[in-house]
Parts: sequence; structure tokens; C-alpha cells
Amino acid sequence: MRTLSRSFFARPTLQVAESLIGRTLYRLTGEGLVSGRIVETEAYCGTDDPSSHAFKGPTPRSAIMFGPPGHLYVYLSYGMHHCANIVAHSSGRAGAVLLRAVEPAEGKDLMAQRRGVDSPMLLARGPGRLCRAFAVSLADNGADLTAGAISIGARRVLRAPIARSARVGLRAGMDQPWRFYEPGPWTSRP
DNA sequence: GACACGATGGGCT
DNA sequence: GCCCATCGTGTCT
Repeated sequence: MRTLSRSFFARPTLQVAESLIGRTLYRLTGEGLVSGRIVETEAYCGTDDPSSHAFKGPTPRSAIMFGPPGHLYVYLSYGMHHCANIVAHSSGRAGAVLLRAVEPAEGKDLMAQRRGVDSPMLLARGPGRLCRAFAVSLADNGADLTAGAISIGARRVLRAPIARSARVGLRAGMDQPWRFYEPGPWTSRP
């Protein structure tokens, strides 16, 4: 299987967010392999974006978004849910792409076990659920997607034209259509 | 140190 | 549709 290389992520954040739709996310642990086709992402454009954790410049948490593209940025939301982002920006900038939903492919049983639900629709729809199904936690913060147990396949499958909308759950930045998704039953909302 | 605040989701109505 | 748990992080003192 061919996986995405560093140069794929070393492009403008918006471009990478759209390009990730249709690619497959892979996650290997001692429990087994799970995978899913990415169907929903959001771009967080670093210091240009009031909604990005990187907006006010680097902090211990956000420093990773200023670092080399192709690494994972994981943070804890509301004390109980993890959110997985992929660092993506052109040289000298900052930014990351939030993974919001995937269409489960391999390892559905393992995902169901981790999630505690049976419905395939609820396995990885929403950033918190996706992280739970893929066993992504703060321990994976900084992981290199081009070298480790989490990676993204280069092959792209699109079942419908990519749509855009405002991002979900924000105060600021509601006027920018920086959410990308493939309309269908696997995305978190229309 | 203290404190306010979520890029959410599960449960209940 | 409404309510709210829960804790790492950033900001202020």
C-alpha cells in the first residue's frame, strides 16, 4: 500500500483539507488494524484563523502546528473527547486539518468494541467518536503519519462531489466555508 | 496557584 | 432539542 508522503501535507491547509477527502486512514495497534475512508474535514489556518489554536502564536500545546507537516496534533475537548488533526501548511506557516468523520472499512468489530455501539453509522462520525474508534489519544500527539502506526493511503475514492460549509461548533470564523465533506450517511451533518 | 473555557457527545425529554 | 459532565490549556494574579 502506498501512503501519502510529506510533500502532500506541505501545501496550504485548505488545499490539504480538501485533498484528504476520499483517502483512507489506517491505524495499527496490538489489538489489530482499523481503517476508514475520510469523508469530513475542517481546515484550521494557523495565525490567520481566530478559531485555530495557533492563532495567538505558538504555545506548548500549539507548537506542533508550527512544526513540520504530516504529524498528528491531538488535543482533549470538553475533558472527555479527543480530536485528531493533521499538521498541514506551506513552508514557514502554521495550520492543521481536523478529521471529523470517516466511513469505516476494515476492523469494524474492533471499532464497535472500542465505541460500545453496534450501529456502523455511529462508529466514527464526529471527531470524538473517530478518535475513540481509532484509539487515538494524547499519547499519539506528534506522531509522524509518514512513518508510524497511523498513516493515510494515497489512493482516493470519491462517491460524490465534495461540498463545503461553515465549520461546526465555533464562535468565530463562521463566515469561512472551511469544512469539506462528501455528502452521505457517514458525515456528521448535512 | 486559581479560574474560566471549550474544534463534543451521550442521555433524557 | 436541551442539559451537562470533565480536564488540559491558556491567561491572569
